[in-house]
Amino acid sequence: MSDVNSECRPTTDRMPGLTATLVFTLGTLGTVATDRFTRALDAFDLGLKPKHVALLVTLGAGAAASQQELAGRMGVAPSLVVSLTDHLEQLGAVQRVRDPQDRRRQVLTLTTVGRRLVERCEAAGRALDDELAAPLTPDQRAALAQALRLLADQVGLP
Amino acid sequence: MSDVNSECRPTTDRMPGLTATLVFTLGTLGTVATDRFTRALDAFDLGLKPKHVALLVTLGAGAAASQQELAGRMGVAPSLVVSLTDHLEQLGAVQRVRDPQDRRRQVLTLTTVGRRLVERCEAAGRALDDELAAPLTPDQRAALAQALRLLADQVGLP
DNA sequence: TATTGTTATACTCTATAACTATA
DNA sequence: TATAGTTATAGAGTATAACAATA
Repeated sequence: MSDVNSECRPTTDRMPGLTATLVFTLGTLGTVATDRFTRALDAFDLGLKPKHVALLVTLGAGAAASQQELAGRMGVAPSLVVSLTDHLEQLGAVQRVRDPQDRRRQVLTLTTVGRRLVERCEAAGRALDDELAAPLTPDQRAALAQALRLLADQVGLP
Repeated sequence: MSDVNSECRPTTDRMPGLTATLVFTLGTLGTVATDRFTRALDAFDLGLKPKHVALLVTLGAGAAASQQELAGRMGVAPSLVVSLTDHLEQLGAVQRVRDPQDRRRQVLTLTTVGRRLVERCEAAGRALDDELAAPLTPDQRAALAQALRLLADQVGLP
């Protein structure tokens, strides 16, 4: 059993400490990931932010949903769903349809334009993945993806 | 009436798409992780945010550094390092010492109090890890930790 | 003149609270 | 009266730009 990388340390003895922690490393890598994803979205020049994409993905993950339900699933305020939806509706990516059973509800649906948009984001994401996962072996990358998915499922993420 | 938008199919067919992507999953899990870490820090009641801890960790990772160097390593504005350092200095966790060679530079050093503080954060982090990694086997957890460390190293994170 | 740290200001993101229309 | 969505307002977090001290 070869020890995991315990060489190549700086001369100053540093304890692994927080950097060996999942929460800390996930947090820091997470901001790097969303920063890069944000820049990729900027290149689309559609005024999209990661939260817009998160809404599309959340919408695509389940059945069509009201804005309140979306807010609940995404863990954001209902007022934020309003502005995100405003923008996405302007782009033609989602549609607001009044629920005839309860005319207070706006049921959101993903349009063909929206699905194509998600596919563009997906392609951009795969390109970013290849940069990011460059130092990983295929096996390591697969194990990482599997573990992340398990964590995401556990915390109720799409 | 026949608004032919293309929801001939129910949108219940799953979209592995972006959710199978590292950037997207890292991003969403990253916000969950920092949210939880933020709440753990709140319990300390010291007014600490994850960025304060990131500064301590960055400082502990290398030799003592000037505020500009810290800003560079952390990828934040120098003015942010000022306010973070102000707070950490008030807590006695770091010390500002003028560099005699270049009296413009404020060299920051981690104090014993600061090191103890990092240890408390580390303990909190390990507790959060156990919750988060609950659905993972020990092997999966180790593989995840190793892969995340490789990614963190690649992007220059502590 | 250029650079370090600081201060002042502005911007982005998001939440809370007030409002409207339906129920 | 209570709830879905909207609008208005406020707060947190961070960056940019102006400023002071030192090089």
